[in-house]
Amino acid sequence: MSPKVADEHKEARRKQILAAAVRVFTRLGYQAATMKDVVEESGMSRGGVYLYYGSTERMMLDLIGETDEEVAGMPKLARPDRPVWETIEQLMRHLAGGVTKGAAGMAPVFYEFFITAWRKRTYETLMESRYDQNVSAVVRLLEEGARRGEFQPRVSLETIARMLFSFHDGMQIHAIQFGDRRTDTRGQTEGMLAALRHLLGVQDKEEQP
Amino acid sequence: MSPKVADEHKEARRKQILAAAVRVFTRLGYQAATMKDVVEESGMSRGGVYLYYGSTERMMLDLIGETDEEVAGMPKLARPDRPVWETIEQLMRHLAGGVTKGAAGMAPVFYEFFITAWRKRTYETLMESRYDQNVSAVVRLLEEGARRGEFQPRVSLETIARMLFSFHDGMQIHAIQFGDRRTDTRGQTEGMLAALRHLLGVQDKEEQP
DNA sequence: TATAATAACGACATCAGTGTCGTTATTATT
DNA sequence: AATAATAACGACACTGATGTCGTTATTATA
Repeated sequence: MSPKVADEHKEARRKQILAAAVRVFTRLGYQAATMKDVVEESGMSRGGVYLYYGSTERMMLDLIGETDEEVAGMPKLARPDRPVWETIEQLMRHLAGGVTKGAAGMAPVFYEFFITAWRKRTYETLMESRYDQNVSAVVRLLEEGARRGEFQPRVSLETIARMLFSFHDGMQIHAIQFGDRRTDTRGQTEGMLAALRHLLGVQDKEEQP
Repeated sequence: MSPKVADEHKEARRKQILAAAVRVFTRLGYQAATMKDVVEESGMSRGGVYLYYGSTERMMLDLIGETDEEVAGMPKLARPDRPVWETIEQLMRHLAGGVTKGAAGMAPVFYEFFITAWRKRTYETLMESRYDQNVSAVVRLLEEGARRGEFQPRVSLETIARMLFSFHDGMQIHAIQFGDRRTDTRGQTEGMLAALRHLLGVQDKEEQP
């Protein structure tokens, strides 16, 4: 009576397969990637891989789960000693900067997956709750600013949060498709910050002459 | 010596196949759609369809060409007797309204195609020039407003045009994924109009009390 | 070191989609 | 009506991916 390997080793195998999957996905995209591709990339055997994952879809779900965990650690961004507006500026510029790196990475794969997942109606609630969570995370940040008296918003904070995501995702997709240069990610980001500043009614202490 | 059918009839066949392709694409998406599906949907034979189209990709390109022709007729929107800002408002609201209808239509299919086309590097210049054309069309509209003295823009008109597209495409994708309701298309559109009004520095004649 | 348990392997049968091509049906001309 | 030209058909061979399963290799325990 002896289970052959420790759970750690099984977990390591799982990671190994997921790493191969990431390489395949970034090279071929989600839909075009096959089990065969992942098997060959992983260096394992067909049967070995199937022991852990029965489809590329399952791999993708696990990869999404991983990034979600990373994102979950984001709300602690708002430092109590600095203005909320500053946090927003940093957040926007950080997200815009990540586009370039993401173009060669998993970002387009995620977009591709989400658009095809939408069609199959599966994960409908998963996707919706992800959206809701992201929106309300930003709303909470904005509310903090309003509570501190930094903002005197002209439109609903929820609307502003949604606009932020619409803009960001759209720009990211354009950056992926047409390149960072052509899309002028920096310029757009600064423009959007100016727009947000107005919509939020940021009360600027220093810049009132 | 006699060509069997007139060119009109061949064109009719072509339309028939494309119509079937649209139904298949909207049902299954671009990547999942196969020649087999289109053949069965069209009511024609395998060989018959292959006589006109050798791949779903070719069908897709023709469909894109058709919609491009429709879009080409859009720049004449700016009426000389009305303020440019009014045109922009109408345009934005019109685009936002089209999302609902588009959710069940070809819009997600186009997005899916573009993201997979990007990966294959083919059509790179096609896609880029489409983007450039759309941007410069809006820029021309905005320049007309500036020339008339309606606007006193705070940021470059090109940046504003790009922001407009980023926002629109992002919101459209969200609307497709999460539904019109949850995304609050109307609210976001009004919010974006307020933001644009500020960025453009719209000189409001009536509303200055 | 023996062995029980199971992780890992890889060949195999299967299936769905593809592109072709010899045959048949259709239609403008003579 | 005859026929030449070709549009349309659909069966066929082919390809590439899938999921399974009997076999082999590996390792924790006794």
